[in-house]
Amino acid sequence: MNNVTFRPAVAVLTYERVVEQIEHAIVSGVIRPGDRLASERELMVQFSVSRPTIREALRVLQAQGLIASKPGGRGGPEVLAPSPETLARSFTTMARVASLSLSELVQFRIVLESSACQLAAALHTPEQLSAMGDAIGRMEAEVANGSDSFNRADLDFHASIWAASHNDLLQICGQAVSGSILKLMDDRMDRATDKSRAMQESLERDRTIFAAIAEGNSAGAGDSARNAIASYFEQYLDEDGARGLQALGAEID
Amino acid sequence: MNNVTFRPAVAVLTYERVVEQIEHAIVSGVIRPGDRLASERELMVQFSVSRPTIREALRVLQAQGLIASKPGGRGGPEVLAPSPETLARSFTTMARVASLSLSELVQFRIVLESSACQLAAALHTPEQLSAMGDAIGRMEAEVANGSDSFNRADLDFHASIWAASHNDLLQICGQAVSGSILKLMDDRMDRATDKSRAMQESLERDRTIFAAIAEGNSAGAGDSARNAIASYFEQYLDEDGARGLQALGAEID
DNA sequence: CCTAGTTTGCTGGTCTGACCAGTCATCGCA
DNA sequence: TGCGATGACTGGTCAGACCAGCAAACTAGG
Repeated sequence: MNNVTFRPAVAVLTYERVVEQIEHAIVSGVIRPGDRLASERELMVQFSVSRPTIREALRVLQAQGLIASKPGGRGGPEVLAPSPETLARSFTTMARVASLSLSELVQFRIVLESSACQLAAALHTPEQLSAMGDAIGRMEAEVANGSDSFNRADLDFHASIWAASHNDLLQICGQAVSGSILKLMDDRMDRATDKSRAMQESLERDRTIFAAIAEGNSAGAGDSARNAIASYFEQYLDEDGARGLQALGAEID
Repeated sequence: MNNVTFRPAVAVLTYERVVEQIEHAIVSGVIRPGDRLASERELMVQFSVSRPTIREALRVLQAQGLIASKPGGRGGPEVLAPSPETLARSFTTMARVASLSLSELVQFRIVLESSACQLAAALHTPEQLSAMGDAIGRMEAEVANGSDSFNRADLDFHASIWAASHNDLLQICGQAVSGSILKLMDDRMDRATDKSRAMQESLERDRTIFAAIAEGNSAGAGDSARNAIASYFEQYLDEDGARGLQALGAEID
């Protein structure tokens, strides 16, 4: 047998060719975030295709989060900076349409977030540490005022941990999966939960994580994060998910 | 301050409305995978919009992996079963566009793969365990025959670990990041490396991981995986990356 | 001279109507 | 009964047109 491998003889759509070329120009760095592509009318000349074809290609790139189009005088298609948003969308869509269970998402989040805490404990800058402290302070101040502003401060705290991990990939994926979990939880959130008690518990857990990070205790920060997330989502897990969490080092009742 | 929150006054695009409606019909289960949507010409009547608008909407849904269109007599847009492919795609795109450093990718891979090993140790089925054993056996047999078939067996071994983790999300992201790392390594791989020694070392590390998984030792499997990946990529890391790996629990010289 | 309002030329968003190239069910012929 | 021609679909592509909005350039008034 020779080593020749035949490529699938898939029909080559015109708009796909356009997508490929622009996509390649973006990922290879020829055009960078913030740059503007030529206008649709100009692109249709450059690619020698009609405007609907150009537009379909731009729609695909837009759905991938690579570009955004603005009308007006200095408008046009613009290359976007990478953002976790489209990744989060994929997570959510995938989870909703069927295959991912909440357990899987929670496992994934535990893995990412505990690692981020480990990294943050070792690599944080003074500024990042004080940002975490600020967020904790705001949580303490808002714990009586209602869940909205408290949740914002909570999110800020975790965001500053991601930032202190000095790993963008971890940050992006972590935030994407967190957002996806939030959306799924919205569907089944038990409205009767005692909110003020939940806030107190969140605050307590975050304080523990913060303390470990502040003293540079990587292992401790990772453990605290694991247990915090595990106990937060405990009630939503199926049996296999719980066993998995224990394998990952989280303590479950 | 009252609690009124204003929604961003974003312009409502016609094709977006079409996407929303079809998307909602899919995720809510009104139409299921395998079902066919009406043809473009029929949809344009149902939505009271023109065909280009319908087509742009369908392109977006297609880019999200929700539908696929087929021409011909019994053709038309068809709802697809959920597949990890689009998630993997947006993941790879993100990794590329965000211009991530090799250190970040390696950190991320260590996090995912060690977790997969922990999960695999706890959750593997007998079949999955024997698949790992088979792969190890093939590696031993091929270690003298050259790096190509050896590498294939190596990949098979790791793939069976991902499968045994029982977490599709972990698997998808892990394989995506592994692929990204391979692409980056291709650019800077030192061709002079002693291949047969490298193969011996890989085999040795994989044996250690396999033994820990087989005896259900989650913590041990995770540690072995961390150290295996860390020592494999050690020479390519910058100083910060190495510090991060130590924070994650890997041993580095 | 400076400012405020208007003009003008661009952008993307949408529509109409048309043609092509496949595919598949069906009908009619051998 | 079997099979090939036919026609009614499908999506893919094109051409040309109009609209609404935005921003810079220009102009008239202070």
